[in-house]
Amino acid sequence: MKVLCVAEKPSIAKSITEILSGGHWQTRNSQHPYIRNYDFSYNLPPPLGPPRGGADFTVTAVLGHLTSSDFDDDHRKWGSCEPFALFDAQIITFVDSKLKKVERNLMDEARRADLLMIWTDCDREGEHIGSEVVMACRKANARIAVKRARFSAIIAALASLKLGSQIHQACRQANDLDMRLADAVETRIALDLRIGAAFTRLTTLSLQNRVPELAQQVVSYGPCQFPTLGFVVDQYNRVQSFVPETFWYIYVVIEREDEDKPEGSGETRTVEFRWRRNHLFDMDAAIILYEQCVGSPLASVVKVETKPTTKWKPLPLTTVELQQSGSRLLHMTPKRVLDLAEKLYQKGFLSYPRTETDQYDKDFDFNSLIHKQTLLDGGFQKPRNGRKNDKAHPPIHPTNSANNLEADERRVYEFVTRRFLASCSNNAEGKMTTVEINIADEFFSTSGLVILRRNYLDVYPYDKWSDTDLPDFQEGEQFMPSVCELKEGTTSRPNLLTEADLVGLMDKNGIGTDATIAEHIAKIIEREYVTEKQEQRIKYLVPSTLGVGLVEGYNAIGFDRSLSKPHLRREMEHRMQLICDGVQRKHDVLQFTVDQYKEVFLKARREFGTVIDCVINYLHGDGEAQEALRAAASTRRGRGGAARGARGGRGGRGGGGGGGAPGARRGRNDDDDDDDDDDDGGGGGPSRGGGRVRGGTTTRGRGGAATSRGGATRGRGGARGGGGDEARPAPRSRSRKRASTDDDGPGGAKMCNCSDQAVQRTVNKASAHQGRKFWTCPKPQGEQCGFFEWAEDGDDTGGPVAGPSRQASRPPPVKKSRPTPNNGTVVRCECSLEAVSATVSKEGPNNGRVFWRCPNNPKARCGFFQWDDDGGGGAERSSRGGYGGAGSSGPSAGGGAGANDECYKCHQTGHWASACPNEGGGGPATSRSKTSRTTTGGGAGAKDEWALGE
DNA sequence: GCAAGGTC
Repeated sequence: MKVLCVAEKPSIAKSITEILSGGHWQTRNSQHPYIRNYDFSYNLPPPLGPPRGGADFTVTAVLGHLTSSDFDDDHRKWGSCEPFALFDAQIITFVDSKLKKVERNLMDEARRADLLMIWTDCDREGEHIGSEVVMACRKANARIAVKRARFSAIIAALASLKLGSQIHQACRQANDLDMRLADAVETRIALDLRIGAAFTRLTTLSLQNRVPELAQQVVSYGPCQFPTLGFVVDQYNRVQSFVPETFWYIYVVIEREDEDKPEGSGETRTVEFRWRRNHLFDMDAAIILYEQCVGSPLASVVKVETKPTTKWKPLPLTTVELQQSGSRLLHMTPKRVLDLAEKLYQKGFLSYPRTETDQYDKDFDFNSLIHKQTLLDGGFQKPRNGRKNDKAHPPIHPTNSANNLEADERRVYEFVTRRFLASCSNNAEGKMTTVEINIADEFFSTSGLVILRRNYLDVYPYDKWSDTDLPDFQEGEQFMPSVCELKEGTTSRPNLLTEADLVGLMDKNGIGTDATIAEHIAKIIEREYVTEKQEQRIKYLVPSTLGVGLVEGYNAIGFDRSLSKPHLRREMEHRMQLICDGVQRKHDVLQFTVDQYKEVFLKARREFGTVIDCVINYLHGDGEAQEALRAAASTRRGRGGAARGARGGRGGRGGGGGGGAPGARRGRNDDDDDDDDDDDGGGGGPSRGGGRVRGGTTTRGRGGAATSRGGATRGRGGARGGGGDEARPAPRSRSRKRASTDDDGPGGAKMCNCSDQAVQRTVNKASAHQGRKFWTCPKPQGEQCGFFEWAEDGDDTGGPVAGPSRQASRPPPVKKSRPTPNNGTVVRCECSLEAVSATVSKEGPNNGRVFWRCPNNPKARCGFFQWDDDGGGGAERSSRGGYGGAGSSGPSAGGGAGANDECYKCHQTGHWASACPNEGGGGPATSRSKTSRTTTGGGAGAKDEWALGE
């Protein structure tokens, strides 16, 4: 009996051979340079094998998908048909010329075989590849029997012997291909082709006709690339529309004699305390509380608590995490990280780098791998289990020790290896001491950390965890603070997305797969929808004027579900799952989804003028419509060339959008970055004594706390003068790390909190502070220490700046509300600010979970915290309108089925084509009808039916 | 000249 085994890729074919053959096999070359055929004999017992079990095995492989799809000759050329015809055009499936030799090899081998055993990866695409293999083999041998081996966690080369039993078992218990999975993939392939090609041709041809500078450009639409672009534009808009808010907080510092120094040496240590209220946006209230503190400044220690604390070791490594952490820690693009990992895999140093799995098989052979590394001596601890398992590959780990690697390869290898060893180590342990004090019934706290056992941190230097010393405090103890100041700060502008952020968003929203996410990002950059902007060592993604114009243009058409949001893709994904689960049939889903997109397409085509106008406006910078749409942009300023063009397009500020000249889209964004942070004055964080009420600081030293309360009053009244400055604590009362006006860098240079030389910038933004100069940390956004101080020697002559006049210009206070995620309300933190979402990057049980927090800089942040998955929804919430609601989007708001919407099949109104009663056969079971939609007024009712799996 | 998904 002859058995032909076919794997998805050559490396797996080799591993299977090594295990099944027990190490004795022979190799033949195929006609394809990458494919080899392995022969050996194997004992395959009945029922699959012959009565006596002996079978001749040949193991070979394909190279991923064997076939390609494209339209037939009548539709393949762009000019050959209306783009709309692509929804119904015939699709032909063929073996690409590059893979003909792979197919020929399969046919040659199948001709001589009795049984074909499919060993493709155990996922949906693998099942489809399996079906392609079956088709090819049956061309040569129509009567060949087919079985499907199901296996998990094979490791390339050096497969551990313990895993061998799984492979033997998979072989002997091979069952049948699951055609439902293959059908789902076939459906996805057809839909992606039809939708992508139709919209790309529509968009490209229309824009080429009307916009001279796009005459040569392909303006593609893809169900993954557009939502990817949407994330970048969304964040850009959030950054642009951000309005900083001023807040006030009480800042308390005490000095203690340093216990580590000889007694009486006079050397002291400084401890800062954080206000339990964090900060207040109501200056009057802050002043009242502050005056109470200053009036009765004696501090009492109310609690001293020490608890053990753990810093969790990282989870096993998945592809998405490799790309995120790798790009963040190694400063490479996600694509480069993955490409290098792929290279290392091919050289045999790393395991297969495309995996969703973050848990190791229980039989995984750690020891032999750890022994190959010299970094760890003993102390093995089984890795934590994550929540994901693709049943095809183990987490990414080193498979062999590596030398002589090229520099970047080496860094990726080292990261993966350290991550592996860290995941096999113990968590780090420490003890955290929290001290709480009370001053005039206001509470303040500080904490210190003592690391007891570093454990995994020793092998994983990417995680930082350091001791923070705290002097001894006793409950009941009383003391006079050295500093008690009322300080001013402002909320900080969010950052643009980094590639790592974007990878995370795409993963969370199901856009692309672990292997393709990086390609989609590269695609929107290649298409010039997005440019990269380097700030120090961090690369941010900035949408181009073209990118913003496309997204805003399509949004302005007002689809039920926006093309630039992840909903449509998620719906499609859900329907693929229904096929896999046997709930729906391939044909029905295909027809239904095609009909759904046909409607979107017709609406887009009918109203494409909106997109064209919008793109032109952004490209040329004369967008009145955008100005109207984005009134909130009045406080915005440009960020780099591309962005500047966009700003111009929206009316921008007085200058008239000079950056928005034609071609600005291509403009580099590195030409005016010198002042990039100029209006981030607020973004820098709490002002270091720069508050206009700073006069209210206590004098230093014991007992002197209350001497200058008048300063606060002065500040409040708007007067600001020398008195306040005099009352400021003397320089030496601050720790060396703090900067102050009279601090103390080399040569009198101003130093920020990271002991770097501070840089001076100017507030650009139209605000009470426009034109003022300030000092800030020189680091890029996101890495700044929060140091901020007004430059005193500018044109600032004092006067009523931060007092009531400023108060009066503040927007009315926002009513505080608990977030109500499910109804689309913006999530607000305790400071009534729009909360921002973030992902837990710290290793621990919640790693990867998304949460909402106060947008302020760390020092000023309120304690607001909420898990994203507690309330359902997700990124949608952060975009105010939610994703895709027609009502929130633009001019044609008021329900997707507007009066001029008719069924394109029968041209009657009152239903969608997908439920056309004149055509026979409705949609699949879950389909909505246009009738229900229009009669319910559109929007909500229909949308609910589509709120899938959320 | 279009998509997204495999893999080399």
